[in-house]
Amino acid sequence: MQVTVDIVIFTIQSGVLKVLLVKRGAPPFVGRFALPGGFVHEDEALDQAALRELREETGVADVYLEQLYSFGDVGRDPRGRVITVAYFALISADRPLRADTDAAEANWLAVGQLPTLAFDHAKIIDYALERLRNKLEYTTVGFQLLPEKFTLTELQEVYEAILERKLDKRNFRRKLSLLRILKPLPEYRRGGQRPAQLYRFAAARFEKLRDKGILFPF
Amino acid sequence: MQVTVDIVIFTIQSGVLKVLLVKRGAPPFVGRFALPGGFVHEDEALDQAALRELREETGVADVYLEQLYSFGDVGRDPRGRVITVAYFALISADRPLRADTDAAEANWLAVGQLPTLAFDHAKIIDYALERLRNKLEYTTVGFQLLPEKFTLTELQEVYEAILERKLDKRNFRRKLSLLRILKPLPEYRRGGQRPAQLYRFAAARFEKLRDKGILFPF
DNA sequence: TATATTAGTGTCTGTGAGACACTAATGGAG
DNA sequence: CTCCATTAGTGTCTCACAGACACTAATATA
Repeated sequence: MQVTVDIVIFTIQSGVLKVLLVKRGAPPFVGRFALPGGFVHEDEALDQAALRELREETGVADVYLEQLYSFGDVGRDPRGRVITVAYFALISADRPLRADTDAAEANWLAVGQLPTLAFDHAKIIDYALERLRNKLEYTTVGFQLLPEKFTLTELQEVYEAILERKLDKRNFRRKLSLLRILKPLPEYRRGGQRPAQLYRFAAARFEKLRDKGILFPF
Repeated sequence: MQVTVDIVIFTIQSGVLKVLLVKRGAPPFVGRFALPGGFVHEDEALDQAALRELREETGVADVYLEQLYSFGDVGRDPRGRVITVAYFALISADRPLRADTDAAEANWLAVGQLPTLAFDHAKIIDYALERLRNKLEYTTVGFQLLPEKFTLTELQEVYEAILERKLDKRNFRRKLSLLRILKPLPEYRRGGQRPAQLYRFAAARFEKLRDKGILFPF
């Protein structure tokens, strides 16, 4: 029996939630898009395999990565019995992908308009999306999709892109303010109209809140 | 690479949360308790393997079963590389286990007082317990641990056993009443002091609420 | 029949969610 | 330079739900 890891890597580009897919160059499903992934080596843990694949396919390390679910239906891979452990990852849009051989075939596709995918990867992405939406409502994963410094409007746009609904600006900001997990910076983003204050995520504060059982309510 | 399924089966006996464990008769870890489980066959899906093992070890089918997490550290099985897909299951205390060869070695142990377990099974149980506590707060899994007919006090005891804290009787009942997911039966449980009304879970009503995004708040 | 035990019920208070509209600061067009 | 368009930023009210809290009702048993 063979075991693979597949990684659903999300990012947000100009307000649209996108997922990283690679075009297959070998059978089965030649020419179809598939999730980045590969076989788990004999001497590496599942998490390590996922991190390795992520590095190989995108050139990035140090991203948010968590195990999603394992898919093991009998006919899911025409080559034989392959069980896959799916992971999901979030990376911020400001991090460029490495442009080497692997990444050359990698593309960001909007989750709302995916073509027919290889294997059962459409199902895996659906599952990842559901998990992402749930996590957004009680954790701080949203910050993983933004660069270190961001404006409140940018953060709100991340939430709106993923949840697919508009949020009220004042309520959004009030809740954030009560949580006290953002640190305002003495810098502003200029170039639009009125300059917007930049913030960064104060992870330490969040840890304290989480230890007390206070989560992230959106 | 070999793939197994392991199942964390919970039940509640006299107000104590217990987990089903089997005493190992063969190396490695002879004599230690381990989770019921076994290898995934070439021609069966992961879920089917979990259901089969559950049936083989307990004789029960038709229970709440969901995939938990996959554990694949390199050294977790001294015999070689074995990845396990863990499941967790809930069965009601009124269902007797089948007393055949497999089940002969099966024991219900209180989760609070477990001995040293085989493999990484202590970690798996910890993870299952955490999932169970979380699920209890936004789903109806609690009913799975009770027989079809139950009293409100019995239901509250299930919650208290799992969450390890006392709940307020009036608040507990008020919340349940607002959810309207319990159907009172024209029957009473006698034998204690004042007879207690019996209820059953009205699953259909719950489905409607869940579709509207209303979850189970405890 | 008196007592112990478990079942069953209502109110008040605080907190947080959601609906809602205007002022402030800047860039660009004229 | 002034006006206008655009985006940033701010406070209040109402409603629903969570949690704290104490007594009465029905039965079994001594």
